[in-house]
Amino acid sequence: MSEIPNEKILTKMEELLNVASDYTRLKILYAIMDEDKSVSTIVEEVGASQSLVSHQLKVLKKANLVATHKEGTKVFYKLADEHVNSLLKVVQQHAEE
Amino acid sequence: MSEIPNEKILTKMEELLNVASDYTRLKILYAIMDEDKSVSTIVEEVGASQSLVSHQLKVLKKANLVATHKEGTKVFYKLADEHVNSLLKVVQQHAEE
DNA sequence: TTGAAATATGAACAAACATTCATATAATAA
DNA sequence: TTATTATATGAATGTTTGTTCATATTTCAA
Repeated sequence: MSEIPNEKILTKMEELLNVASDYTRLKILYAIMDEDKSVSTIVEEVGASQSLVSHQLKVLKKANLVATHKEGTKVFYKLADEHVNSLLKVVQQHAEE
Repeated sequence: MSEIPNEKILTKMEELLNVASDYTRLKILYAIMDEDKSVSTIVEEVGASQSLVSHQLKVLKKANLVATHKEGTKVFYKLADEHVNSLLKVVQQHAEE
């Protein structure tokens, strides 16, 4: 019997799904899935403007989907944990059928 | 090496995530997770207005997350397939930590 | 210190969306 | 038929949000 989760959990789920449910952000997440990358590299691979990528990285960071570290003037982003991976895999599987 | 999926797949992923990323719709999905239920029952359990539930059911239906059948004046909704279940489980797990 | 490269930020705007209210449609019973 | 129950729909609205443009901040080299 799976009951409806409480409000706190549901809100957290809503937030996670919301953050993941954007074309640009999905591309970003895939770009840094295997290795962390600098913003400029992400911009290249995703093919969006520097400003947009930066804005969306901020959204992803605030929601704790990504983590960062600095090297000189560059900032590297990586996936925060394995849950993000699992989520993307499940969704991709669904989309591929 | 997980590459960025092609545009078609990404768009499908975006759609699925978008549809799932709403508080009311999440509640509805959980309400019908174990057994199909009529709209009126869903309205009760979810605690939203009849109109809102109906509107959101339409969104879920259009995105093929739910399926329906009629019995007299009642319309019963159920989850369309197992992917929806898996998605909710992965997201819930993430939210519970 | 000047300049360049990398990243972040704020304002502005159009588009998308969740919700409400009122009403329509469908099915059944009396 | 009329009345009632169940569900769907359309318009209206306030809010959120993705994107762009211009500009600010940071870091380091020359």
